[in-house]
Amino acid sequence: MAETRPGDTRERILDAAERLFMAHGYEGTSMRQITSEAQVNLAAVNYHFGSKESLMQEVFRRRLDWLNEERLRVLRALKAEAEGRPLKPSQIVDGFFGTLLRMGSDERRGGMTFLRLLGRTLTEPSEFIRAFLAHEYQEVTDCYKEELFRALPDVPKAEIVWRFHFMLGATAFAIAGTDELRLVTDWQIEADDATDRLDRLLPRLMSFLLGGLRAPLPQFRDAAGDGR
Amino acid sequence: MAETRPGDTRERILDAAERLFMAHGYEGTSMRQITSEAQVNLAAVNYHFGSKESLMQEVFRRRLDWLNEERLRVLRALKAEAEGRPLKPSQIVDGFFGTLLRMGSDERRGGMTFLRLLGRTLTEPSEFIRAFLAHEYQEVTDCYKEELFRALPDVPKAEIVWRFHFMLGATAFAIAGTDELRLVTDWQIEADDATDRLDRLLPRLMSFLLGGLRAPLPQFRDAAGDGR
DNA sequence: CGTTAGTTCATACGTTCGTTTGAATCATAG
DNA sequence: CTATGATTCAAACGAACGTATGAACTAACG
Repeated sequence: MAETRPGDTRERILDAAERLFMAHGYEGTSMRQITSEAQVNLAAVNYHFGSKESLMQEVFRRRLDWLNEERLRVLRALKAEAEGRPLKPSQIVDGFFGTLLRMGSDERRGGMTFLRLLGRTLTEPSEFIRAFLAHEYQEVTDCYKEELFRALPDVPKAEIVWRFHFMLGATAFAIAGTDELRLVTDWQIEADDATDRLDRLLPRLMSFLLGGLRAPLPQFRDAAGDGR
Repeated sequence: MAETRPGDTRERILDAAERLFMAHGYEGTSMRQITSEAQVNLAAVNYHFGSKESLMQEVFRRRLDWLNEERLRVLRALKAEAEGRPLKPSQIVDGFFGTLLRMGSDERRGGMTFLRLLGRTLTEPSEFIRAFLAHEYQEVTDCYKEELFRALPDVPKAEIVWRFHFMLGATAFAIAGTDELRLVTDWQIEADDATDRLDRLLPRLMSFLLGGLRAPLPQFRDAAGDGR
Protein backbone atom coordinates (compact mmCIF):
# COMPACT_ATOMS: atom_id res chain seq x y z
CA MET A 1 0.00 0.00 0.00
CA ALA A 2 1.71 3.11 -1.24
CA GLU A 3 -0.82 5.95 -0.88
CA THR A 4 1.61 8.68 -1.99
CA ARG A 5 -0.20 11.74 -0.62
CA PRO A 6 -3.66 10.41 0.08
CA GLY A 7 -6.48 12.67 -0.90
CA ASP A 8 -4.37 15.19 -2.74
CA THR A 9 -5.32 14.45 -6.33
CA ARG A 10 -8.82 13.46 -5.31
CA GLU A 11 -9.43 16.70 -3.45
CA ARG A 12 -7.95 18.82 -6.21
CA ILE A 13 -10.30 17.18 -8.70
CA LEU A 14 -13.31 17.68 -6.45
CA ASP A 15 -12.44 21.34 -5.89
CA ALA A 16 -11.98 22.01 -9.59
CA ALA A 17 -15.14 20.12 -10.52
CA GLU A 18 -17.12 22.05 -7.91
CA ARG A 19 -15.95 25.38 -9.35
CA LEU A 20 -16.52 24.39 -12.97
CA PHE A 21 -19.88 22.68 -12.45
CA MET A 22 -20.99 25.84 -10.69
CA ALA A 23 -19.79 28.09 -13.48
CA HIS A 24 -20.80 26.05 -16.54
CA GLY A 25 -23.14 23.30 -15.37
CA TYR A 26 -22.71 19.55 -15.58
CA GLU A 27 -23.14 19.12 -19.32
CA GLY A 28 -21.19 22.28 -20.02
CA THR A 29 -18.09 21.10 -18.17
CA SER A 30 -15.70 18.63 -19.79
CA MET A 31 -13.32 16.19 -18.15
CA ARG A 32 -10.45 18.00 -19.85
CA GLN A 33 -11.46 21.30 -18.29
CA ILE A 34 -11.65 19.67 -14.88
CA THR A 35 -8.33 17.85 -15.04
CA SER A 36 -6.65 20.88 -16.54
CA GLU A 37 -7.89 23.20 -13.80
CA ALA A 38 -6.97 20.62 -11.17
CA GLN A 39 -3.55 20.13 -12.81
CA VAL A 40 -3.88 16.37 -12.87
CA ASN A 41 -3.85 13.83 -15.66
CA LEU A 42 -6.95 13.35 -17.78
CA ALA A 43 -7.31 9.74 -16.69
CA ALA A 44 -7.26 10.66 -13.00
CA VAL A 45 -11.00 11.27 -12.81
CA ASN A 46 -11.91 7.86 -14.17
CA TYR A 47 -9.27 6.24 -11.98
CA HIS A 48 -10.43 7.85 -8.74
CA PHE A 49 -14.16 8.19 -9.37
CA GLY A 50 -14.99 5.82 -12.22
CA SER A 51 -16.98 8.22 -14.36
CA LYS A 52 -18.11 11.79 -14.75
CA GLU A 53 -21.46 10.95 -13.19
CA SER A 54 -19.84 9.43 -10.13
CA LEU A 55 -17.62 12.49 -9.83
CA MET A 56 -20.66 14.74 -9.84
CA GLN A 57 -22.27 12.65 -7.11
CA GLU A 58 -19.11 12.74 -5.02
CA VAL A 59 -18.89 16.53 -5.40
CA PHE A 60 -22.29 16.77 -3.75
CA ARG A 61 -21.90 13.98 -1.24
CA ARG A 62 -18.77 15.60 0.15
CA ARG A 63 -20.81 18.66 1.14
CA LEU A 64 -24.32 17.32 1.65
CA ASP A 65 -23.33 14.64 4.14
CA TRP A 66 -22.12 17.38 6.45
CA LEU A 67 -25.12 19.61 5.76
CA ASN A 68 -27.55 16.81 6.54
CA GLU A 69 -25.81 16.04 9.80
CA GLU A 70 -25.60 19.70 10.75
CA ARG A 71 -29.27 20.22 10.05
CA LEU A 72 -30.18 17.26 12.20
CA ARG A 73 -27.87 18.51 14.95
CA VAL A 74 -29.54 21.92 14.89
CA LEU A 75 -33.02 20.39 14.90
CA ARG A 76 -32.19 18.13 17.81
CA ALA A 77 -30.81 21.06 19.79
CA LEU A 78 -33.95 23.09 19.13
CA LYS A 79 -36.22 20.26 20.16
CA ALA A 80 -34.21 19.59 23.30
CA GLU A 81 -34.50 23.24 24.26
CA ALA A 82 -38.24 23.27 23.56
CA GLU A 83 -38.86 20.32 25.91
CA GLY A 84 -41.75 18.81 23.99
CA ARG A 85 -43.48 22.06 23.04
CA PRO A 86 -43.79 22.83 19.31
CA LEU A 87 -40.99 24.91 17.85
CA LYS A 88 -41.55 28.40 16.51
CA PRO A 89 -41.75 28.59 12.71
CA SER A 90 -38.89 31.07 12.71
CA GLN A 91 -36.70 28.54 14.47
CA ILE A 92 -37.53 25.81 11.98
CA VAL A 93 -37.00 28.03 8.95
CA ASP A 94 -33.71 29.28 10.33
CA GLY A 95 -32.66 25.76 11.17
CA PHE A 96 -33.26 24.54 7.66
CA PHE A 97 -32.47 27.49 5.41
CA GLY A 98 -30.23 29.44 7.76
CA THR A 99 -27.99 26.44 8.29
CA LEU A 100 -27.70 26.10 4.53
CA LEU A 101 -26.87 29.74 3.95
CA ARG A 102 -24.34 29.87 6.75
CA MET A 103 -22.50 27.09 4.88
CA GLY A 104 -21.62 29.80 2.38
CA SER A 105 -19.39 31.48 4.93
CA ASP A 106 -17.52 28.28 5.69
CA GLU A 107 -14.75 27.84 3.17
CA ARG A 108 -14.07 24.34 4.53
CA ARG A 109 -17.56 23.32 3.37
CA GLY A 110 -17.29 24.74 -0.12
CA GLY A 111 -18.35 28.30 0.70
CA MET A 112 -20.31 30.27 -1.83
CA THR A 113 -19.08 28.09 -4.67
CA PHE A 114 -20.91 25.04 -3.45
CA LEU A 115 -23.89 27.08 -2.35
CA ARG A 116 -24.37 28.50 -5.81
CA LEU A 117 -23.78 25.10 -7.39
CA LEU A 118 -26.48 23.61 -5.19
CA GLY A 119 -28.92 26.41 -5.95
CA ARG A 120 -28.51 25.90 -9.65
CA THR A 121 -28.59 22.14 -9.54
CA LEU A 122 -32.02 22.06 -7.89
CA THR A 123 -33.45 22.99 -11.28
CA GLU A 124 -30.87 21.03 -13.23
CA PRO A 125 -32.42 19.17 -16.14
CA SER A 126 -30.24 16.06 -15.92
CA GLU A 127 -32.32 13.18 -14.70
CA PHE A 128 -29.76 11.36 -12.58
CA ILE A 129 -28.74 14.52 -10.72
CA ARG A 130 -32.25 15.34 -9.59
CA ALA A 131 -32.81 11.74 -8.57
CA PHE A 132 -29.58 11.75 -6.60
CA LEU A 133 -30.32 15.05 -4.87
CA ALA A 134 -33.85 13.94 -4.01
CA HIS A 135 -32.44 10.84 -2.40
CA GLU A 136 -29.81 12.76 -0.43
CA TYR A 137 -32.30 15.35 0.75
CA GLN A 138 -35.43 13.38 1.46
CA GLU A 139 -34.78 12.20 4.98
CA VAL A 140 -33.73 15.46 6.62
CA THR A 141 -36.29 17.48 4.70
CA ASP A 142 -39.05 15.22 5.98
CA CYS A 143 -37.89 15.80 9.56
CA TYR A 144 -38.19 19.56 9.17
CA LYS A 145 -41.53 19.26 7.43
CA GLU A 146 -42.84 17.17 10.31
CA GLU A 147 -41.73 19.89 12.69
CA LEU A 148 -43.55 22.51 10.64
CA PHE A 149 -46.71 20.40 10.79
CA ARG A 150 -46.40 20.42 14.57
CA ALA A 151 -45.68 24.14 14.71
CA LEU A 152 -48.65 25.07 12.52
CA PRO A 153 -51.37 22.61 13.52
CA ASP A 154 -54.16 24.75 12.06
CA VAL A 155 -52.64 24.89 8.59
CA PRO A 156 -53.42 21.95 6.30
CA LYS A 157 -50.33 19.84 5.73
CA ALA A 158 -50.67 20.17 1.98
CA GLU A 159 -50.44 23.95 2.27
CA ILE A 160 -47.30 23.68 4.37
CA VAL A 161 -45.74 21.41 1.76
CA TRP A 162 -46.56 23.93 -0.97
CA ARG A 163 -45.00 26.74 1.00
CA PHE A 164 -41.96 24.70 1.86
CA HIS A 165 -41.54 24.26 -1.86
CA PHE A 166 -41.85 28.01 -2.44
CA MET A 167 -39.33 28.73 0.29
CA LEU A 168 -36.90 26.30 -1.28
CA GLY A 169 -37.30 28.02 -4.62
CA ALA A 170 -36.72 31.50 -3.28
CA THR A 171 -33.63 30.27 -1.45
CA ALA A 172 -32.22 28.33 -4.38
CA PHE A 173 -32.60 31.28 -6.69
CA ALA A 174 -31.18 33.70 -4.16
CA ILE A 175 -27.99 31.71 -3.64
CA ALA A 176 -27.64 30.67 -7.27
CA GLY A 177 -27.50 34.20 -8.61
CA THR A 178 -26.22 36.32 -5.80
CA ASP A 179 -23.86 38.32 -7.96
CA GLU A 180 -26.22 38.45 -10.89
CA LEU A 181 -29.00 40.48 -9.38
CA ARG A 182 -28.68 42.38 -12.62
CA LEU A 183 -31.06 39.88 -14.13
CA VAL A 184 -33.85 41.56 -12.28
CA THR A 185 -32.41 45.02 -11.69
CA ASP A 186 -29.70 47.39 -12.77
CA TRP A 187 -29.31 48.42 -9.16
CA GLN A 188 -25.60 48.48 -8.52
CA ILE A 189 -24.27 46.26 -5.79
CA GLU A 190 -20.90 47.24 -4.49
CA ALA A 191 -18.32 44.56 -5.17
CA ASP A 192 -17.50 42.93 -1.87
CA ASP A 193 -16.67 39.40 -0.92
CA ALA A 194 -19.12 36.56 -0.69
CA THR A 195 -19.36 36.58 3.08
CA ASP A 196 -20.49 40.18 3.18
CA ARG A 197 -23.06 39.42 0.54
CA LEU A 198 -24.37 36.56 2.65
CA ASP A 199 -24.65 38.82 5.68
CA ARG A 200 -26.96 41.09 3.76
CA LEU A 201 -28.88 38.23 2.16
CA LEU A 202 -29.56 36.06 5.18
CA PRO A 203 -31.78 38.33 7.33
CA ARG A 204 -33.68 39.60 4.30
CA LEU A 205 -34.36 36.13 2.96
CA MET A 206 -35.40 34.88 6.39
CA SER A 207 -37.98 37.58 6.87
CA PHE A 208 -39.30 37.01 3.36
CA LEU A 209 -39.60 33.26 3.87
CA LEU A 210 -41.36 33.69 7.20
CA GLY A 211 -43.72 36.24 5.72
CA GLY A 212 -44.63 33.81 2.97
CA LEU A 213 -44.96 30.87 5.30
CA ARG A 214 -47.35 32.76 7.58
CA ALA A 215 -49.35 34.48 4.87
CA PRO A 216 -53.15 34.15 5.04
CA LEU A 217 -54.37 31.03 3.31
CA PRO A 218 -55.70 31.53 -0.23
CA GLN A 219 -59.30 30.71 0.57
CA PHE A 220 -61.40 33.36 -1.11
CA ARG A 221 -58.67 35.07 -3.05
CA ASP A 222 -57.23 37.92 -0.98
CA ALA A 223 -60.33 39.45 0.59
CA ALA A 224 -58.23 41.64 2.91
CA GLY A 225 -56.97 44.13 0.33
CA ASP A 226 -53.38 45.28 0.31
CA GLY A 227 -52.29 46.80 3.61
CA ARG A 228 -48.49 46.86 3.78
CA MET B 1 -39.38 34.20 -53.98
CA ALA B 2 -40.76 30.76 -53.43
CA GLU B 3 -41.63 30.52 -49.69
CA THR B 4 -43.11 27.04 -49.96
CA ARG B 5 -45.14 26.83 -46.76
CA PRO B 6 -43.79 29.65 -44.71
CA GLY B 7 -43.26 28.89 -41.06
CA ASP B 8 -43.91 25.19 -41.24
CA THR B 9 -40.41 23.83 -40.82
CA ARG B 10 -39.43 26.81 -38.68
CA GLU B 11 -42.33 26.31 -36.29
CA ARG B 12 -41.79 22.58 -36.06
CA ILE B 13 -38.16 23.18 -35.13
CA LEU B 14 -39.09 25.79 -32.54
CA ASP B 15 -41.69 23.49 -30.99
CA ALA B 16 -39.31 20.55 -30.81
CA ALA B 17 -36.49 22.69 -29.46
CA GLU B 18 -38.78 24.13 -26.80
CA ARG B 19 -39.76 20.66 -25.63
CA LEU B 20 -36.23 19.28 -25.65
CA PHE B 21 -34.54 22.29 -24.07
CA MET B 22 -37.15 22.05 -21.33
CA ALA B 23 -36.54 18.36 -20.78
CA HIS B 24 -32.75 18.17 -21.13
CA GLY B 25 -31.40 21.72 -21.03
CA TYR B 26 -29.48 23.64 -23.65
CA GLU B 27 -26.19 21.78 -23.45
CA GLY B 28 -27.97 18.47 -23.02
CA THR B 29 -29.94 18.77 -26.24
CA SER B 30 -28.28 18.07 -29.59
CA MET B 31 -29.18 19.37 -33.01
CA ARG B 32 -29.82 15.80 -34.10
CA GLN B 33 -32.36 15.28 -31.34
CA ILE B 34 -34.11 18.49 -32.30
CA THR B 35 -34.26 17.84 -36.03
CA SER B 36 -35.24 14.23 -35.44
CA GLU B 37 -38.12 15.18 -33.14
CA ALA B 38 -39.20 17.91 -35.56
CA GLN B 39 -38.90 15.46 -38.47
CA VAL B 40 -36.80 17.84 -40.52
CA ASN B 41 -33.35 17.58 -41.99
CA LEU B 42 -30.32 18.13 -39.77
CA ALA B 43 -29.21 21.15 -41.75
CA ALA B 44 -32.57 22.88 -41.39
CA VAL B 45 -31.69 24.50 -38.07
CA ASN B 46 -28.56 26.15 -39.42
CA TYR B 47 -30.41 27.15 -42.56
CA HIS B 48 -33.33 28.80 -40.78
CA PHE B 49 -31.67 30.08 -37.63
CA GLY B 50 -27.94 30.15 -38.33
CA SER B 51 -26.77 28.39 -35.20
CA LYS B 52 -27.87 26.54 -32.09
CA GLU B 53 -27.44 29.70 -30.02
CA SER B 54 -29.66 31.71 -32.33
CA LEU B 55 -32.25 28.95 -32.22
CA MET B 56 -32.30 29.11 -28.43
CA GLN B 57 -32.78 32.86 -28.55
CA GLU B 58 -35.61 32.53 -31.05
CA VAL B 59 -37.32 29.91 -28.89
CA PHE B 60 -37.49 32.48 -26.12
CA ARG B 61 -38.17 35.51 -28.24
CA ARG B 62 -41.23 33.86 -29.75
CA ARG B 63 -42.81 33.65 -26.30
CA LEU B 64 -41.26 36.53 -24.40
CA ASP B 65 -42.22 39.19 -26.92
CA TRP B 66 -45.85 38.36 -26.27
CA LEU B 67 -45.34 38.09 -22.50
CA ASN B 68 -43.69 41.49 -22.34
CA GLU B 69 -46.50 43.11 -24.30
CA GLU B 70 -49.15 41.38 -22.23
CA ARG B 71 -47.52 42.46 -19.01
CA LEU B 72 -47.39 46.04 -20.20
CA ARG B 73 -51.04 45.84 -21.33
CA VAL B 74 -52.08 44.57 -17.91
CA LEU B 75 -50.06 47.24 -16.14
CA ARG B 76 -51.50 50.00 -18.28
CA ALA B 77 -55.03 48.76 -17.61
CA LEU B 78 -54.41 48.70 -13.87
CA LYS B 79 -52.96 52.20 -13.87
CA ALA B 80 -55.83 53.52 -15.96
CA GLU B 81 -58.30 52.06 -13.51
CA ALA B 82 -56.43 53.50 -10.52
CA GLU B 83 -56.53 57.02 -11.95
CA GLY B 84 -53.24 58.21 -10.55
CA ARG B 85 -53.49 56.53 -7.16
CA PRO B 86 -50.84 53.92 -6.31
CA LEU B 87 -51.75 50.36 -7.17
CA LYS B 88 -52.25 47.72 -4.52
CA PRO B 89 -49.28 45.34 -4.11
CA SER B 90 -51.57 42.42 -4.82
CA GLN B 91 -52.46 43.93 -8.17
CA ILE B 92 -48.84 44.43 -9.13
CA VAL B 93 -47.78 40.97 -8.06
CA ASP B 94 -50.70 39.40 -9.91
CA GLY B 95 -49.97 41.53 -12.96
CA PHE B 96 -46.38 40.38 -13.10
CA PHE B 97 -46.39 36.82 -11.84
CA GLY B 98 -50.03 35.99 -12.46
CA THR B 99 -49.76 36.98 -16.10
CA LEU B 100 -46.74 34.71 -16.40
CA LEU B 101 -48.42 31.74 -14.78
CA ARG B 102 -51.60 32.13 -16.78
CA MET B 103 -49.43 31.74 -19.87
CA GLY B 104 -49.13 28.10 -18.83
CA SER B 105 -52.79 27.54 -19.62
CA ASP B 106 -52.46 29.01 -23.10
CA GLU B 107 -51.26 26.33 -25.47
CA ARG B 108 -50.80 28.92 -28.19
CA ARG B 109 -48.12 30.58 -26.06
CA GLY B 110 -46.20 27.43 -25.28
CA GLY B 111 -48.25 26.33 -22.29
CA MET B 112 -46.55 24.56 -19.43
CA THR B 113 -43.67 23.49 -21.66
CA PHE B 114 -42.40 27.00 -22.13
CA LEU B 115 -43.23 27.94 -18.56
CA ARG B 116 -41.04 25.17 -17.21
CA LEU B 117 -38.31 25.96 -19.70
CA LEU B 118 -38.30 29.57 -18.57
CA GLY B 119 -38.23 28.63 -14.90
CA ARG B 120 -35.23 26.43 -15.40
CA THR B 121 -33.39 28.79 -17.66
CA LEU B 122 -33.38 31.58 -15.08
CA THR B 123 -30.69 29.62 -13.27
CA GLU B 124 -29.12 28.27 -16.43
CA PRO B 125 -25.33 28.37 -16.26
CA SER B 126 -24.71 29.29 -19.90
CA GLU B 127 -23.47 32.83 -20.07
CA PHE B 128 -25.13 33.96 -23.29
CA ILE B 129 -28.55 32.72 -22.21
CA ARG B 130 -28.60 34.70 -18.99
CA ALA B 131 -27.36 37.78 -20.82
CA PHE B 132 -30.08 37.40 -23.41
CA LEU B 133 -32.83 36.85 -20.87
CA ALA B 134 -31.68 39.80 -18.80
CA HIS B 135 -31.90 41.99 -21.89
CA GLU B 136 -35.35 40.73 -22.85
CA TYR B 137 -36.67 41.16 -19.32
CA GLN B 138 -35.10 44.37 -18.12
CA GLU B 139 -37.51 46.92 -19.47
CA VAL B 140 -40.81 45.46 -18.34
CA THR B 141 -39.39 44.32 -15.02
CA ASP B 142 -38.27 47.87 -14.31
CA CYS B 143 -41.77 49.16 -14.97
CA TYR B 144 -43.24 46.79 -12.39
CA LYS B 145 -40.52 47.59 -9.91
CA GLU B 146 -41.26 51.29 -10.25
CA GLU B 147 -44.90 50.56 -9.53
CA LEU B 148 -43.94 48.61 -6.43
CA PHE B 149 -41.85 51.56 -5.25
CA ARG B 150 -44.94 53.73 -5.59
CA ALA B 151 -47.18 51.22 -3.87
CA LEU B 152 -44.84 50.80 -0.90
CA PRO B 153 -43.42 54.27 -0.31
CA ASP B 154 -42.34 53.49 3.26
CA VAL B 155 -40.25 50.48 2.27
CA PRO B 156 -36.69 51.22 1.13
CA LYS B 157 -36.30 50.59 -2.58
CA ALA B 158 -33.40 48.25 -1.98
CA GLU B 159 -35.61 46.04 0.17
CA ILE B 160 -38.25 45.91 -2.54
CA VAL B 161 -35.64 44.88 -5.07
CA TRP B 162 -34.44 42.10 -2.78
CA ARG B 163 -37.99 40.84 -2.32
CA PHE B 164 -38.75 41.07 -6.00
CA HIS B 165 -35.76 38.81 -6.49
CA PHE B 166 -37.06 36.35 -3.89
CA MET B 167 -40.49 36.34 -5.51
CA LEU B 168 -38.92 35.62 -8.87
CA GLY B 169 -37.01 32.70 -7.40
CA ALA B 170 -40.02 31.14 -5.71
CA THR B 171 -41.97 31.47 -8.96
CA ALA B 172 -39.21 30.11 -11.18
CA PHE B 173 -38.75 27.09 -8.98
CA ALA B 174 -42.47 26.49 -8.69
CA ILE B 175 -43.02 26.41 -12.43
CA ALA B 176 -39.78 24.61 -13.23
CA GLY B 177 -40.57 21.58 -11.12
CA THR B 178 -44.30 21.39 -10.89
CA ASP B 179 -44.48 17.66 -11.44
CA GLU B 180 -41.40 16.91 -9.42
CA LEU B 181 -42.60 18.00 -6.02
CA ARG B 182 -41.11 14.68 -5.02
CA LEU B 183 -37.80 16.47 -4.63
CA VAL B 184 -39.08 17.97 -1.44
CA THR B 185 -41.80 15.55 -0.45
CA ASP B 186 -43.12 12.09 -1.05
CA TRP B 187 -46.61 13.50 -0.89
CA GLN B 188 -48.46 11.98 -3.79
CA ILE B 189 -49.98 14.34 -6.29
CA GLU B 190 -52.75 12.84 -8.38
CA ALA B 191 -51.82 12.79 -12.05
CA ASP B 192 -53.87 15.44 -13.78
CA ASP B 193 -53.16 17.77 -16.64
CA ALA B 194 -51.01 20.84 -16.48
CA THR B 195 -53.88 23.31 -16.40
CA ASP B 196 -55.36 21.75 -13.28
CA ARG B 197 -51.96 21.88 -11.67
CA LEU B 198 -51.72 25.56 -12.48
CA ASP B 199 -55.12 26.22 -10.96
CA ARG B 200 -53.90 24.81 -7.69
CA LEU B 201 -50.53 26.51 -7.89
CA LEU B 202 -51.57 30.04 -8.79
CA PRO B 203 -53.57 31.14 -5.73
CA ARG B 204 -51.15 29.44 -3.38
CA LEU B 205 -48.11 31.04 -4.94
CA MET B 206 -49.79 34.44 -4.99
CA SER B 207 -50.59 34.40 -1.31
CA PHE B 208 -47.06 33.23 -0.52
CA LEU B 209 -45.47 35.97 -2.62
CA LEU B 210 -47.65 38.65 -1.07
CA GLY B 211 -46.91 37.38 2.40
CA GLY B 212 -43.21 37.59 1.70
CA LEU B 213 -43.45 40.98 0.07
CA ARG B 214 -45.30 42.45 3.03
CA ALA B 215 -43.32 40.72 5.77
CA PRO B 216 -41.89 42.94 8.51
CA LEU B 217 -38.52 44.36 7.60
CA PRO B 218 -35.52 42.55 9.05
CA GLN B 219 -34.44 45.35 11.37
CA PHE B 220 -33.51 43.79 14.67
CA ARG B 221 -33.79 40.19 13.61
CA ASP B 222 -37.37 39.05 14.13
CA ALA B 223 -38.25 40.76 17.40
CA ALA B 224 -41.94 39.89 17.02
CA GLY B 225 -41.74 36.19 17.79
CA ASP B 226 -43.62 33.64 15.74
CA GLY B 227 -47.36 34.12 15.82
CA ARG B 228 -48.90 32.20 12.91
C1' DC C 1 17.78 -5.23 -2.15
C1' DG C 2 13.56 -6.77 -5.04
C1' DT C 3 8.64 -7.11 -4.92
C1' DT C 4 4.31 -5.23 -4.96
C1' DA C 5 0.41 -2.34 -4.97
C1' DG C 6 -1.13 2.29 -5.76
C1' DT C 7 -0.91 6.10 -8.73
C1' DT C 8 0.30 8.93 -12.73
C1' DC C 9 1.17 9.41 -17.44
C1' DA C 10 0.89 9.87 -22.71
C1' DT C 11 -1.83 8.20 -26.07
C1' DA C 12 -5.49 6.43 -28.48
C1' DC C 13 -10.31 4.57 -29.14
C1' DG C 14 -14.92 5.11 -30.88
C1' DT C 15 -18.69 8.34 -30.69
C1' DT C 16 -21.06 12.44 -31.00
C1' DC C 17 -20.97 17.22 -31.44
C1' DG C 18 -22.26 21.79 -34.35
C1' DT C 19 -21.59 23.20 -38.77
C1' DT C 20 -20.81 23.21 -43.85
C1' DT C 21 -21.30 21.86 -48.59
C1' DG C 22 -23.21 21.07 -53.13
C1' DA C 23 -26.52 18.70 -55.41
C1' DA C 24 -31.59 17.60 -55.58
C1' DT C 25 -36.24 19.25 -55.05
C1' DC C 26 -39.93 22.35 -54.96
C1' DA C 27 -43.22 26.23 -56.05
C1' DT C 28 -43.81 30.09 -58.37
C1' DA C 29 -42.93 34.01 -62.02
C1' DG C 30 -42.23 35.16 -66.66
C1' DC D 1 -42.78 25.59 -70.92
C1' DT D 2 -38.31 27.26 -68.76
C1' DA D 3 -36.06 29.98 -65.36
C1' DT D 4 -35.43 31.34 -60.69
C1' DG D 5 -34.80 31.48 -56.02
C1' DA D 6 -36.03 29.34 -51.78
C1' DT D 7 -35.83 25.10 -49.36
C1' DT D 8 -34.54 20.27 -48.39
C1' DC D 9 -31.45 16.60 -48.52
C1' DA D 10 -27.51 13.11 -47.86
C1' DA D 11 -23.02 13.30 -46.75
C1' DA D 12 -19.06 14.82 -44.78
C1' DC D 13 -15.97 18.05 -41.98
C1' DG D 14 -12.83 18.83 -38.02
C1' DA D 15 -13.18 19.23 -33.25
C1' DA D 16 -14.30 17.80 -28.77
C1' DC D 17 -16.39 14.46 -25.97
C1' DG D 18 -16.05 10.42 -22.11
C1' DT D 19 -13.49 6.47 -21.53
C1' DA D 20 -9.87 2.75 -21.83
C1' DT D 21 -5.16 0.96 -22.10
C1' DG D 22 -0.60 -0.28 -20.89
C1' DA D 23 3.66 1.37 -19.66
C1' DA D 24 6.27 4.41 -16.32
C1' DC D 25 6.73 6.02 -11.84
C1' DT D 26 6.56 6.05 -6.64
C1' DA D 27 6.92 4.54 -1.98
C1' DA D 28 6.41 1.22 1.55
C1' DC D 29 7.07 -3.86 2.86
C1' DG D 30 9.50 -8.41 3.30
